[in-house]
Amino acid sequence: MRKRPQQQRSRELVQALIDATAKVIQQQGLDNTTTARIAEAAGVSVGSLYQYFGDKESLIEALMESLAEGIGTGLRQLPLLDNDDMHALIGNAIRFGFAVLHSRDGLYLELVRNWHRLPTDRVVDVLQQHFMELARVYFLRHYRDYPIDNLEVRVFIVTNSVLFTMVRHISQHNGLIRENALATELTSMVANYMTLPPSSSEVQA
Amino acid sequence: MRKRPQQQRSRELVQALIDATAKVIQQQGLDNTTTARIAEAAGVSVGSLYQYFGDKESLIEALMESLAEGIGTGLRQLPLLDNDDMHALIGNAIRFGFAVLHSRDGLYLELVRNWHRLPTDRVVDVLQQHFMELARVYFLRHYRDYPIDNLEVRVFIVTNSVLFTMVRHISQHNGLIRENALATELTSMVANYMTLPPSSSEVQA
DNA sequence: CCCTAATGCGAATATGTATTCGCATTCAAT
DNA sequence: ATTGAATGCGAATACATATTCGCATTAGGG
Repeated sequence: MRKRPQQQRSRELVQALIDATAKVIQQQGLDNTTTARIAEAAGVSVGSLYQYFGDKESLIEALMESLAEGIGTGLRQLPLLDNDDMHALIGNAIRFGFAVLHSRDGLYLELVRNWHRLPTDRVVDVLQQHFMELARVYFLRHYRDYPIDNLEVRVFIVTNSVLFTMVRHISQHNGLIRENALATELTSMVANYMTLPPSSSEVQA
Repeated sequence: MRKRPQQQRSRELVQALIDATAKVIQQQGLDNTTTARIAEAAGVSVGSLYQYFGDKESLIEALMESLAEGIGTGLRQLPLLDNDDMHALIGNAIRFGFAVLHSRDGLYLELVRNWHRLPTDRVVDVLQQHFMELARVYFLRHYRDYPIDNLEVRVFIVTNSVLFTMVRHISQHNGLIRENALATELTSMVANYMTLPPSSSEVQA
C-alpha cells in the first residue's frame, strides 16, 4: 500500500476499493476488471485509487489476502475433529470447500479460473496448511492405526487433487457429473488414500 | 485459417509460424509472445502471419492442436495393457505424463501454467478420453474383480487429480517433494481408488 | 520469357488500459 | 476563521501490442 490512510474517509475509501474490486471481478470477469471500472464501482476516481495502491495488482492482492483470511476463519470454526471417522471428517471438509466455491456469487469461481495470474498460491497455501494441521492432529490420535511418515506429500497430493478436481468440475458446469457424486467419490478416494499403510507406497516399483 | 496456402513456400511458412509460436512461448513466456516476435522467429513479417491466421489466437490454437495429436500418438504407442497389474499400468501412464511435461524445453510447462486462457481443454479432453478407453478395456478384462459402474466419475477425478497435482508441483519447483516420491504416491492413490469396490462409495453418508 | 495471381512486407493505424500530475476540495488542528 | 496537510479528481499521457493496407516481390502456368 503506497500510503497509509489517516483520516476516516480515506480508510473507508480503501475498504470501498477492495469491495469494489471483488464486485467488478465477480460481475465483469477478471479480464474486464480495469482500474477505471473499479474506481467507478467504488464511487471514486482512478486517481484516488493510486493514492493508496501502487498499482492494480496490489489492490487485487489486498482482496486475496482478505479472502484467504475469511477461508481460514471458516475452516477453523468447522468442528472437523469432533468425529473420529476419517470418512466423515474428509467429507465435511470437502463439502465446506464446495460451499466456499459457490459463495459470493461466483467471485471465487472467477478467481479460481484465473488462478495462475493471481497470487492464488496464498489461498492454496492457507488451505494446505490447515489440512496439514488437521492431518497431524488426527494421526497423532490414531498413531497406532496408521503410522504415516510422509504426511507432507500426501497432504500436498490430496489438497491439489481435491481443489482442482472441484474447480474443473464447476468451471465447466459438467452436466454429466453431479456435484454430490463428485463429493462422495472424492471423499472415498481421499479417505482410502489417507488410511493406506505407508509400506504399500514403497512396495511397488 | 484465413486463407489456404497454395504454393510450396506458403505451406512452409504456415508450419514455420507454428514452430515459431512454440519457440517463442517456450523461450519468452506466453506473456511476451507477440505477433511481432513470432513473425521474427519465423523469419517472416507480421503481415504474412495475418495472411493465413485470422488472429494470434487461431495461431496458438493450431499449435495446441498439433501438440494434442502428438500426445495422443505417444499414449497410444505406450504398451500400457501388456501388464495386468493396475499399479504398474497406472505408474507407467503417470511417468509418461511427467515425461511429456518435461519435454520440449519447458514449452508444456509454460502452456500448462497458463492453461485457463488457452484452449487447453482440448488437450485435457484427449488425455481423459484415452484414460477412459484404457479403463474400459481394463475393467472389461477384470469385470469379476471390480465391477465398477461409475467409471466416468472416477476417471474424471483421477485425470484431474493427477494432472493438476503434477502441474502444481512442477510449476513451483517444490524442492521439498521429490518428483519420484510424488509419482509413487500418486500411483498408489489412484491404483487403490480405481480398485475400490463401488459399494464403499455409497455406504458412507 | 511473360504475366498475373499469390505471396510477402512493415510502417502506419487502432485500441485498450495503466499510470501520472497539476489543480480542486475537504479535514482538523489552532 | 484560517491554514497547511490530506485527500480527491479525471483529462492527459505513456505504453504495449494487435491488426491493416497499399505497395513490392516472387512463383509457376501459358
